[in-house]
Amino acid sequence: MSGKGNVTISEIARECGVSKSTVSRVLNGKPDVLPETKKRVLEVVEKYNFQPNAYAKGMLGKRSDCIGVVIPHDIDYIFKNQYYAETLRVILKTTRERGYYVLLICCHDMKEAVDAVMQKRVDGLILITPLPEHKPAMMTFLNCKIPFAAIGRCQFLPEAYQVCTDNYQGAMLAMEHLFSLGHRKIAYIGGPNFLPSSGERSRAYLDAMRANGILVLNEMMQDGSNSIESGAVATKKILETCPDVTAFFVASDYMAIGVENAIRESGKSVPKDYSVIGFDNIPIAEQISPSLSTIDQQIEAKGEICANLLLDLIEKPEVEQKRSVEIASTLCVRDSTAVVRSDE
Amino acid sequence: MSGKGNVTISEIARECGVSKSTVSRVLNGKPDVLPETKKRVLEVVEKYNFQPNAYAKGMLGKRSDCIGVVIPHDIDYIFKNQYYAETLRVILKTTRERGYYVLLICCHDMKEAVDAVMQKRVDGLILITPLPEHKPAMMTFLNCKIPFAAIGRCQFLPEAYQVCTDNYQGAMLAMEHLFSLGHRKIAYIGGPNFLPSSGERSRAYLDAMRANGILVLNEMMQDGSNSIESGAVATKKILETCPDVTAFFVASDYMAIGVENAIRESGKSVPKDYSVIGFDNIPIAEQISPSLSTIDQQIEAKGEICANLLLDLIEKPEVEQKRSVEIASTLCVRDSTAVVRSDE
DNA sequence: CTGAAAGCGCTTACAG
DNA sequence: CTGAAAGCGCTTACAG
Repeated sequence: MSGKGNVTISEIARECGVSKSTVSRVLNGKPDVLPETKKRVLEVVEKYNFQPNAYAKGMLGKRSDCIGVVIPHDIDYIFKNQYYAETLRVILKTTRERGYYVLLICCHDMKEAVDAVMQKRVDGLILITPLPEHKPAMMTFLNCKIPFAAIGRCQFLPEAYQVCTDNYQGAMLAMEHLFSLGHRKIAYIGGPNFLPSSGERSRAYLDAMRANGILVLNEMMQDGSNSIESGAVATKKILETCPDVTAFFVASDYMAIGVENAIRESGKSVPKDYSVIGFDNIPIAEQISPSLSTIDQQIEAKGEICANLLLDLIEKPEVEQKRSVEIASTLCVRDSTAVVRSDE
Repeated sequence: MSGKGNVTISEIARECGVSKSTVSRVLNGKPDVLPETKKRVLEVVEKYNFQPNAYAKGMLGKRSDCIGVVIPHDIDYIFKNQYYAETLRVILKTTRERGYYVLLICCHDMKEAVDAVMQKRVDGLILITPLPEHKPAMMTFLNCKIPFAAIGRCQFLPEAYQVCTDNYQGAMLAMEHLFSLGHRKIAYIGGPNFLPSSGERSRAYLDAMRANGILVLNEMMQDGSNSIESGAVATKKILETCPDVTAFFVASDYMAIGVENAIRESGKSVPKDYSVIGFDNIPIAEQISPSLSTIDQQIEAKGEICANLLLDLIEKPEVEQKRSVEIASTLCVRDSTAVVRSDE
């Protein structure tokens, strides 16, 4: 027993006194092998803990049983935001269940993803929140006939398989919730401009305010970068310029944490003085204090659907799949929203 | 131009009118190629965006330029704790800079990691917080001569390369800080038993209390599971049974968030009524309110050192490396600790 | 400076 | 039911 982990099929074959072909058949569960032969081979395979070399398999155009998960954003941004951690978690879970390895690629310009594809390291790709600037890379995947699916809308490439949230509908839900509690002077803190979802959410905010006949002052709308701190900064500005605001609709839970912090630091309280509603429903939303009302964008469902979609694309290329799946968001009411304060 | 991404070295060679050998030489920067030949080859390579098939390379016993990052714990636990996200972030950053792909393996029993090794998918492995139960798998890696390095102490396997925090020293720092603020009745909330670090931290707590001649009641020590919620639950118990406590030393920042929440919900405030100090210094620690004093266990430094160590092990196997690197923790004072309240 | 040939570890027709 | 041979896409001695 060499113990070096470099046992090959030939050595197994020799030790069993059969040919490589036979060992291969046993390994791959092919029919037409004498039960005794099979048993003997399996014993030796077991003995050495033999695993066929993944490269040799890959050479034959077999699947690599490895997919790439690509997050084409700044790595510091990604790992500070629980949204990506959650998405990654469910993708990892789903792909594991179906027997795939995951190559994790966090690369702004997708170069490494393209390389991995050209090098045939992966059977397919999940792209998390791709942006219009990633279209050339995605065209390459199309040309290479590499299956890929995106989490997040890709209006710039309708041919791409995509699983996305209805951000407009979700944002409307948040606004309706606040209106139902009697709020009218509602401030909005938006996400970074480069994310298409930011635009969809702010559009819903404006439409809802307009539909209710409420004037939106410029000062009532601030942009953040999705960090906790940026949420706090935006809140301070709003509190200074529009103290008569009674509620905040915040485009991400992470920023909403900052909003709660800033309100508390200003000596006011949530939800007595100000209601706050976030967007995403990341796990920490229910664990902060007061727990955060938010829009559940079904991170788990999206990740699971997208992962299964990709693996179906890989395993059953002949089966037609839906190009675009849109998931409705739901309202999640916790302790950070309440009936409007009555001091006005 | 086939555009299918399956251009091979033979096709490049044909189009250039040279042999595969020559193309290979150019690709690998070997000497002795006529400059003109080289230029022509490079042009065609460029034209097709050719990348040598990673499997064919792997077949030759070349490095795969891929390492496995293994987190052998429950996947739900992992991704809810920012400690792992942070560690992953810096590993990804470091390995990328040095040109490696990362296979992310979250598997409780390390089975997938062992398989990946036997299949020769990876050049080496980083193990994040391995436990004694993982010793058999680690022995396999040793036998397979797969380089690996751990983040977290492996007392059960001194042969393993490991980069770890001095938990005892860090915990002592926390206790000294609290003592210096006049606290004596200090409660302790520990991490899960299965983590060796939990034991080291609680030992320091007990030693420090004893050294200061303070009696530790059973009720002053509670265990949590490192979740925010478990921190809150433990705090409630302590507040009920030992209201005269003035400070909390909490074995992880995540639990400390729960401690702050529970104190606030009990109508008391941090740090006026109770001081709280955590352990880890994950990014969110400075963003909660009040910002959390904590022990910085140098997550970034550990990750970077471990990743570079592994890559050195892979690239320069002849160079001797230190088996064990121990990183000192530092005290990080923020707003959650203050001079003891004077009501007693 | 360049090419032909062998070989890495598998699987898959093709014979028998 | 089983084996010998070819071939996947590279690199590397070995010739020239």
